[in-house]
Formats: sequence, C-alpha cells, structure tokens
Amino acid sequence: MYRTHTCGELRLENANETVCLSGWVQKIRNLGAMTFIDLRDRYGITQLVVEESAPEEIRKQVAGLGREFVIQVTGKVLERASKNNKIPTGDIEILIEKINVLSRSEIPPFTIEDHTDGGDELRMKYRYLDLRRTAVRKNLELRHRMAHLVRNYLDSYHFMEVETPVLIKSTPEGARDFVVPSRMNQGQFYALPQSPQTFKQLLMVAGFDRYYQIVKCFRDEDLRADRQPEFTQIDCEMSFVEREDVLNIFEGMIRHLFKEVRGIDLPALPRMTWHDAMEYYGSDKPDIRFGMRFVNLTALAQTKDFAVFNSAEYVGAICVPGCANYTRKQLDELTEFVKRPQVGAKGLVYVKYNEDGTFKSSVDKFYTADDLQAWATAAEAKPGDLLLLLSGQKMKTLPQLCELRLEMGNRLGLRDKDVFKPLWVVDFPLLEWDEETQRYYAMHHPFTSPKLEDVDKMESDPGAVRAEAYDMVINGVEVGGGSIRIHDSELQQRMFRCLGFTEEQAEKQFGFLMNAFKYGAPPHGGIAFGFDRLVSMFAGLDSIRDTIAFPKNNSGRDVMLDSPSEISEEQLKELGIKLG
RNA sequence: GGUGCGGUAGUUCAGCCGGUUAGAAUACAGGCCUGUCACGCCUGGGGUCGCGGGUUCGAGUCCCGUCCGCACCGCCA
Repeated sequence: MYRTHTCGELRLENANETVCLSGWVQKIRNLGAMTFIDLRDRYGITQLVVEESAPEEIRKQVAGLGREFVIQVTGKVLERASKNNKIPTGDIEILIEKINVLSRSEIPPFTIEDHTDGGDELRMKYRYLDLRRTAVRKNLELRHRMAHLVRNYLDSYHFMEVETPVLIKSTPEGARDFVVPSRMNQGQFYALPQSPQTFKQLLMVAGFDRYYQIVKCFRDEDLRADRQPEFTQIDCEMSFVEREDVLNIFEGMIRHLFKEVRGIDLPALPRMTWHDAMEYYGSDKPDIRFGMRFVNLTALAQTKDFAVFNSAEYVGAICVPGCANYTRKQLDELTEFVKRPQVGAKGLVYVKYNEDGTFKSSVDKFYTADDLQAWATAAEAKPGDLLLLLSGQKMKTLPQLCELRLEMGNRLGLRDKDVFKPLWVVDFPLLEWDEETQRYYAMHHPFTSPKLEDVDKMESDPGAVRAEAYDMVINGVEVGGGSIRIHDSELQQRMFRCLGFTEEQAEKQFGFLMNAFKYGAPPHGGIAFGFDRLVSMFAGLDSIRDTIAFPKNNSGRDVMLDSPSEISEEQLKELGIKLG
C-alpha cells in the first residue's frame, strides 16, 4: 500500500494517527537541527518534519532528497507547534518514521509553484511538469467539472451522446481541412471534421431526436490565443424544434453552468439582431458589459464644409463618459491606436463636452458650438463627456469604432472579468458576398435555414435574406452558434444554387445528405459551443491554452512531442506519396 | 502571406551614445542555523549574448539575412 491518505486531507482530528503518504517533494527547509518537507500531490500539501533526534538513517535519507523526488513516508500525525493558516492541512505535520524514495528527479527546469519562474515556451516543452502546478491543474479540474455538468444537464433533457467518425470527407467550403492520406486507397485522403455537422443532421434523420457530443474538431487555419487547430465543441442537435426551443434549452445550460460553477444567477439572456449588433457595436459579438453604443451622426455631421465627413458614407461616434479632461497626449495616443494597421482608420475626431458646458473639438474650424451641441444631444452626452468620431465607408468604419470602443472600455476598467453579460445575437444574414471570388458564401454553413418570410428573396435579393441562425456571445466572445437547418431537399437544392454550386457539385459533395433528406427528415436545429473558450472564460483566462492539457504553440507545433515531424521514406512509399 | 515585440547564466530579466573581467534575482552546490512554511545568513560554481554575414581599431549593443517564441491583421462556412 502506497498511502493511507492524500496530501490534502489530514486535519487536527487525525492527530496521533500513524499514516502513510506518497507524493512529490515540493520544498525542503533545512533549519539545521530540524528539517521540514512540503509533500505535494493533486489534493494538497502536507508538511513532514524530521528532528535532530531522528535515527541517523532517516536524517541521511532526507539529506539526499531533492525537489520533485517521489517519496513515500510513514509517520505520526502531530499538532504543529506553529500553525500555517494558509493551507487546509496547516494545523498538522507528519513526524517521519520511515521514508522510501520511490523515484528520483533531475533538477526541474523551472519552479513548480503557483508563480513559476518558467516562461511559456519552457512550460510547454515540459508540460507534464507544468501540469503539476496548482494553477494549471485547477483549470483542468474546472474543465472536467464543466464537462460533467454539461453531460448531466443534457442527459436530464434526454440528449444522447453519440460518437461520430473522425476520418471523414473533405469539403471545399469553410476552413481548410486537415487531411490524412489513405494507404488502402492510394491517392485519396480522409479529412478530419471541422465539426460533426452532417453527421448530427443524419442522426436526426435516423430519429435520435436529441443528440450531443463533447467532441474534438479540427481546422487547419492560423492560431491565436483563443484558437487551436484541434479544439473541443459541445455539439448538439434537436428534432421537432423551432428556434425558441433551442435557445431555451441552451440558455438553460449556460445558466446552469454559471450557477453551479460561479454561483451566479444569470437573468434571462437578452436578444439582439445581427443588424443592431453591427449598427450599435460594430461587431457580431458585442461586449455589452458597458455602454458607449454607437451614435450615427452622418446627417448631423454633413452640414458644413468639412470634406472628410461630407465624403464619408458614415460618421459614427461613441460617447465616453467623464473623459472630457483627456489631455492632448491621451488623444494623440487614441489617434495612433485607431491608425494602427490592425484598426486601419485614417484619423480620429474628438469633441470635449467640458464641465462648464463649452465645447472643444479637433474640428472647431468647421463646426459651431451649436453643431457640436446637436451631436452631444444626439449622443446623450453630459458635460464632462468625450465624443470620439470615426468616418468612412460604413462597413469599414463600424469595426474600427468597435475597436475604439473596446479600447476605451479597457482604459476605463469597464471590462471586468468577473462580470458576465451573455446575450443571443439572432437573425444573421444567410449569405455573405465575397469580393475576391465574386460569389455568395453561407455565413454559417450551407444547411442553415433562411427565415421563412425571407425565402422569396433568395434569388432576387440574396444579400437581404436572414437566416434562422443564432450565436451566444459572452463579454465579446462568441462561445456558441447554431441554426435551424434546412430539412427540405428542394430548399436545400435552392440554397446550393444560391451558393453557385452546380447540381453535380452539390451531389458530389453532399449527395449523402440530400439523399437522406428524401427519406423523411424531421425539422431540426442545433448549436455548438466552443468548450475551450467557455472554460477559459469561467476560469478568467485570456488564452484557451491553459484549459487544454497538451496544447499547441503559435505555429501549430507541439513543442513537447516536436510534432508535426517528417515521416520515413517507407511510410511515404506505403502511402504512395512523393514530396515535392 | 503581413505587422509589432522579444531571444543574454538552469530560469526570469537588466545591460545607457559601440569601449576594461557581461550583472541582478532565483535555482543549484557547500557551510551555519530548534518552528520553518517565499525560512534566514555566509561561500561557491555556472555564459556559443539564438544562428550567419557585414560595418568598425573594437559589436551583447549598429546594419542585413535567417531561425525560434508571443500578440495581432489576413484567414477561421
């Protein structure tokens, strides 16, 4: 037997018991006549003590210990002479009677502590050591707990978890596929799923009317702090439902998670149309923890001889509360911010609505105080507020203003990580025009149902057709999205036509689905949540990496395994692949 | 594909306008210490300044190229 207890469970009431513990040596504090050892496992830290009076043999063994050695000790639980109220086991210690070194350790490349001295790269290379740290372990514990809560919640609503294949068929739409060469079918390739989308729809045809799966998905696109090439979705689909049914069930799931994990009772989630999200926040994933909604000043701004505004399709403003006292330097910084290539604005116009009711702006040459007053009124500004204006082509200016708004939210501390403001964004456009290829693409995916009242416009005005699609957004992060699907094979064919597919192409790519729909497809819809993002949000992290046990770096590499890597000539030959 | 920042001791970093033997903290090793828990004190070892080229009397420092890391843009139905 290696242990009678874990390193996190002994308390004062265990005093005088003889116990056996196993774990890692976290820290050795040698005070000369006595030595303290912090013994660590998943559950906590227990202090071991060796006194001068201990047998020579034990003192010698302790002297030979090093950080991260794995040891097993037997000893008596004693009340400490000086207690440590920072840890749950801080009232007791173990007087070592027997010690057994189970495994030695080299000196670790970084300290295994909450505030490690190791940088990201090193921690990833030795991820198994990094995972010993409480901070990282807690994230994985949270992930486990959330997965468990999700499974229980969905199970209670009769959702069934079904596994779908990982080796599937490549499709041209959407993200790049990861491909896997087939040895038995030379010259042909499997693709890894970007999502189990078509399978879950087929499961609906099969009559599994409530399906879910916590499942790995793969996209061969460049990485970000919140994007990994393989990531986990909570993938769900339901039959005989309308949009409201789906929103209700999954709003319930998110509220359940907030309640259980964070102890937060969320109110019902507000809804916002995609159109309003763009118009007032410049984004399809608005952060509504704070105000500063956009105000359209186009008409009011095009009254004077200011060419910049007069030539603009759109002039928009945000009203920043209490910032009329911004200095020239701060305003210059903001101008620099919006002119960065990542934002791409040409310039920034400010209007200070001073406490004394006067105005000071960067366009005083062109506009009178009455003009500026009219803007301030439109923006519901109060004395002491600062208006920031951007102008230009509307669909370019809105996202720029969005960046500026988020920046001001950050500067004013309005984006508190412990405040959660989820919402549904609904009524997305069905199609999106792509300038480069001069055709429409499905904004969500080609199986998304148009809103019934817009179906007539699919041919005459495709860009105006709205979809039965919805995203759940929390604090400016898209955590989930889905739609009511098309279950009518004729409508599906119409959709493919809108996307410029020939009948043959549609048949070749999605024939299996269209065929299935000929045999009685129930109305259905669903949603998928980005599980990594959800966990990182609940953990208050900016990056999803620390919610994943073995993540990949910025260039999609696993620095621990050193993958991807080359394969042998033999392997290539077997696969019938020649490298160029 | 692009932009920005970074790469110096095991680790995290400092190193100014180019100038003597490249420093600090921490980790590590040795010694001292009876209540530590970020233990304390003393001593010591430890460097291909990412790599290649160039400018210069002289390069960690300046220039060019390259590799690696991070953040972002493009991309992510």
